[in-house]
Amino acid sequence: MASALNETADRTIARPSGLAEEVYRRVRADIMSLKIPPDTRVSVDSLARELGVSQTPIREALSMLEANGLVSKRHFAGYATSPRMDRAQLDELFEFRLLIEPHAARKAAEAMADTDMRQLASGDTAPSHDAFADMDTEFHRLIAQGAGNHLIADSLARLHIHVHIFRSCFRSEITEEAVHEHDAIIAAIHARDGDKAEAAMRRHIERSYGRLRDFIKD
Amino acid sequence: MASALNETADRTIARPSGLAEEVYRRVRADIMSLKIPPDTRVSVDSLARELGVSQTPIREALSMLEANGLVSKRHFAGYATSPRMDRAQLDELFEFRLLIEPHAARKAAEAMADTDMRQLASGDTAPSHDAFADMDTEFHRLIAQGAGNHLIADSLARLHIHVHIFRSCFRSEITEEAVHEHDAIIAAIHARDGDKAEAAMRRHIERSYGRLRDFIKD
DNA sequence: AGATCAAATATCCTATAGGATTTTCGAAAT
DNA sequence: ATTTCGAAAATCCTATAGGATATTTGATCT
Repeated sequence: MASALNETADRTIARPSGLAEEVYRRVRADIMSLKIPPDTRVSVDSLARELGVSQTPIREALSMLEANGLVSKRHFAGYATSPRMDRAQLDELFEFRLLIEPHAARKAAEAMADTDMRQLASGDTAPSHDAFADMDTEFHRLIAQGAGNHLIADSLARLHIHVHIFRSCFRSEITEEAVHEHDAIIAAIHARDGDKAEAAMRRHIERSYGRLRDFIKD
Repeated sequence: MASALNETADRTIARPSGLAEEVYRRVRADIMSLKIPPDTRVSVDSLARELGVSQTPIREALSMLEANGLVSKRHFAGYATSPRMDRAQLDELFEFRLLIEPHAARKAAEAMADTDMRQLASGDTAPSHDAFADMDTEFHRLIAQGAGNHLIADSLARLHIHVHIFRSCFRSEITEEAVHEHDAIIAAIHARDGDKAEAAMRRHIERSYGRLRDFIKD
């Protein structure tokens, strides 16, 4: 029975970090891919049977997801994925991004490591939706990491998960604009031009906000 | 002594929200009061016996604390409180605060509710260390809340916990300066002067950073 | 005295069982 | 047809037991 468990044996890191962590990643991936849609109940028992583990690691993983705002718990009523962002939440999220990411882009332009720089430039234009979403996530993650501040990187990673979910809900199209805006940011960082990188990132986020805002009416 | 702990007992919602939440608040309070010092092992079994509950809610609470950066887990080695901040982490934290809090102060000056405004003005000068720490936390929390952005409020609340712990480690003195800086911010917000509130908050954080930085040599 | 190795201890991790509560489904009454 | 009430089902919450692992302690050897 133990041999049947390692469904992720090849991907699992060498030092196993516990079942709870594994469950956490798995459920988070399911939420991000909309396999578990927003505002949907998540049963501890069902997950335990589906993943073939006990309830304890499921419960730990859900507690971590709750702390990250991906699910919410009601006493004696179980867990449920957070409902899709409404207009007010979208506004708050982009207000926050506008505070952080332009600054991160500036610092990245000034101090980003060369290895990360090369990785940033290797971003290919992605044809499919999923590939574009992954590329976009990786793009912003690299810049946040380049800023050299773990708090910034962690905060943005957490926010981008919600942006990803929101965009997936509306099957947002791949716009040429976004790719061009990314290119402008990459060019500014490559040129080590902090002012230009900050301005390009600010413009990118504002345009991105305008594109996403249209999907919401309430 | 248990009765002295429920600082929010009268504010707590009538419907009990589960043992895990209760354990979470309790352990977080113990960490913030240095009853559990930084870099100290936290035994699930001991906590279960001490609090008189089973291991499951303890485990859930520790998972949430881990997601908030207050404890860390090593596989098969148990939980431990995070080590005290070093110089690099302090720098990162205040860089982050400088990005967020001045903006929050500006928005609070422009749009804070009158009820919150009155509560902000009622801050008394606190004689003891603990009372000052609580007042400081409440001061910044009210401003973050006044900005009307939950993400800002939550992020700052999380950061202020670490500031609180760091300051408690060094029994930092109560400075007249900090009180005066607070008063300047309050005055600016009262006058609905966004520019002045932002500048006053920025100066307060920079001075606060200077006061705390001296305690660290490495 | 200091270092090395092995046994014992403490702890974590997982699994299962029982009690408590919410939700849901169906029937009856208005 | 809609609403209300009650019982069944599903689910969560808590507690306890057993296997696995890291840490510690003590004795032995150099």
